[in-house]
Amino acid sequence: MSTISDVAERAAVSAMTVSRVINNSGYVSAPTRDRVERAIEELGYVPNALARQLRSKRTKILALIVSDITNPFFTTIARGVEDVAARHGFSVMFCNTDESAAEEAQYLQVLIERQVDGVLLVPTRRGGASFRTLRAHRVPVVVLDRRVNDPFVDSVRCDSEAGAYALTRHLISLGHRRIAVLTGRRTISTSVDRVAGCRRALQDSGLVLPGELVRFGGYNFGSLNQTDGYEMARSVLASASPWPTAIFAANNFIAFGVVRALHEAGLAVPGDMSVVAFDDLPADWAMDPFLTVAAQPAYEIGHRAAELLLDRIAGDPDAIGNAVVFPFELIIRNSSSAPRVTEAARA
Amino acid sequence: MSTISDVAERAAVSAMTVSRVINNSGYVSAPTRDRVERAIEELGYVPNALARQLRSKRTKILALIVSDITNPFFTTIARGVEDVAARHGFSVMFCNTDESAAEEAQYLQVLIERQVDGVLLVPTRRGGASFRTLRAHRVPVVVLDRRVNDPFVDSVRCDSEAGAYALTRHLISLGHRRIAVLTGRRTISTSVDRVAGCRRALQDSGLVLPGELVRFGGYNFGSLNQTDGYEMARSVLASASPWPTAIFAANNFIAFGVVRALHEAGLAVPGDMSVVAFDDLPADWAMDPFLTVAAQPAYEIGHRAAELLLDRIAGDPDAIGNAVVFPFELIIRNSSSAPRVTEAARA
DNA sequence: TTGTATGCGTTATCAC
DNA sequence: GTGATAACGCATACAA
Repeated sequence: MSTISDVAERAAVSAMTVSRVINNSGYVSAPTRDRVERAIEELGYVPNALARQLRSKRTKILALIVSDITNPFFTTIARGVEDVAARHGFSVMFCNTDESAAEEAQYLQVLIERQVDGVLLVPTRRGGASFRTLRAHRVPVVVLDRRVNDPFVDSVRCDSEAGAYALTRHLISLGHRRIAVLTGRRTISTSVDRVAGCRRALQDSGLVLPGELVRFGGYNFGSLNQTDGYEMARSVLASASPWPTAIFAANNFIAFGVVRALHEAGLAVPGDMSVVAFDDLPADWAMDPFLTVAAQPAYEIGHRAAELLLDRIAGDPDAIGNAVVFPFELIIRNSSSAPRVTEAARA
Repeated sequence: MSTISDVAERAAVSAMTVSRVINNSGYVSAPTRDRVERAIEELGYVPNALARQLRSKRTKILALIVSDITNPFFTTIARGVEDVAARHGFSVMFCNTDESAAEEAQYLQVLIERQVDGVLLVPTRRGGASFRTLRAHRVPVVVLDRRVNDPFVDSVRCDSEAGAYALTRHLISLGHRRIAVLTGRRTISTSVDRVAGCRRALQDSGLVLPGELVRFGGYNFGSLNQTDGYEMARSVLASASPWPTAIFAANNFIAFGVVRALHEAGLAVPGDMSVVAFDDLPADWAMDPFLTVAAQPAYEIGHRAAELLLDRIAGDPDAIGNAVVFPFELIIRNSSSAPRVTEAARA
């Protein structure tokens, strides 16, 4: 309501001096500073960030664009981002695309208009328009969670392929030979990489991943309608012959659905069917049995990505991209065990 | 990068005319409009929202402040808010307090500096400082999820007391007489109201809620460390005598912990112990057994609150507060059944 | 140590 | 229909 001029008038100084007090910049004598601070207090003056931003050409706003704001994986990332941002005086705008490229483009447009200083993006596409747009407007970007084609873009993610490989090795070491793999959309690198990891692990043991045991989720991977895992598991039970002895779920939501479908079918986990999954999040801990997982350091991913973005904002906009790949953590719990020896397996 | 003047120059018109084209305000001849649009296209011009906001004194930004951004209840609310906001050209800043009044105050300060047009708040306190601050700066606010003392504040929430009452009635009708109630912090209205609802239901049936069967969660209700439900359930099993035959969990996270603690203790749900809970969210659906709940319309709460806030922004800032109380939905599933008749119960 | 002039990019107002 | 001017609130550059 009151402006810097009001404060200046009341303290009998110039607006510039008030600005110096507020920003702790330049020299201000102690008595003057006192008078100004008193005036600020009395008027309840709050600086107008808009004017400041217009002048300084920096908004101290970061945007975080994810594909599903209701997924704890992404909100945990958000916490990591938030903590780093706050420490540097930045605010975060949190946006949700639902895996829609149109939504993503729409958000970018708004964010560029709003002059955000940088963008953290879980991209719906592997390359192209979004990055061109951002570069055209000189908005630094860090890609989260997924691989992209652009070598100039910074990125922070977890090693999906290696995580899937390790989980699958674990199953194989327990004696599993037929493993179903339920994953997300084909357009998303994590979906594809996790299948690739499973396949490589099987091949390294002289096994194969037959097409009938692989399912790519539909549009709803990571979206509100989290029934894909359930549907895919039912689909496998309905059509695969013989049944697999274990199921690999490519993320937490899929795992939820799988466990639910197995319960419904009267199959015990891990007695009748082992289950392993990516992600390890609070909600998972309510599951019975407690899942064997490849855990991703979500908080750290957000944390590191925000640091990278702030560095980029402060530093060279044209430097080569920095690709950070975090290790997963293999956590073996109660959802995986040796397969029951069936007629089919003996054959 | 390029400004309205650049566009004006290229189109050989004044900046004002460009402004008219952008905003569809005032009269512009078709040929002029064409030239301007071409220039905009050629330059890749994007209007600077900051300048616009400074001039118009409206940012078209809403803030949504919740106590735990990782809780799907709140992110589902966020979706409701987001959808309404986007439809009206507003952006949303999503903030997380972790139930800390200091964080809340800190955010409000920043948001006021950033001139947000309105605030949606899940308050950490029942009244006081936050509302005074917002009113002093004429920032409209709508309170979410919780009751507050201030009659001038708009609010949107679900009927916690009635929901708890209904769930407890359900348990009583099944034959339960001893019911443990595990809830959140005492300072939060939903925690208290849910206990009150349970107590009233018991009293209406001539029963009591003994102190030894009530647990108030610690600081971490709705925070990252979601072990409170687990700890509280273990505490009840360790000290209550005789055991309750049912447990009421005041939110989804508490329910997770309860089910886990019961599994660990080798107790079957609902065979040995019935469980009912507030909230019904995607992650819950992975639970076994599928929970009996009082479901809150989280999306609708966010949706309605955002509408209310936009109305308030457009309308009378001093009108009396509007308190919207949504009904819960009682969903009876598999986690509740008649209690096993024990020695204690027969006594 | 403090003040003045100027401009950030846009739009309201009034004039033509 | 279109344009000139001023102003939003602040900070940069320079002067005193």
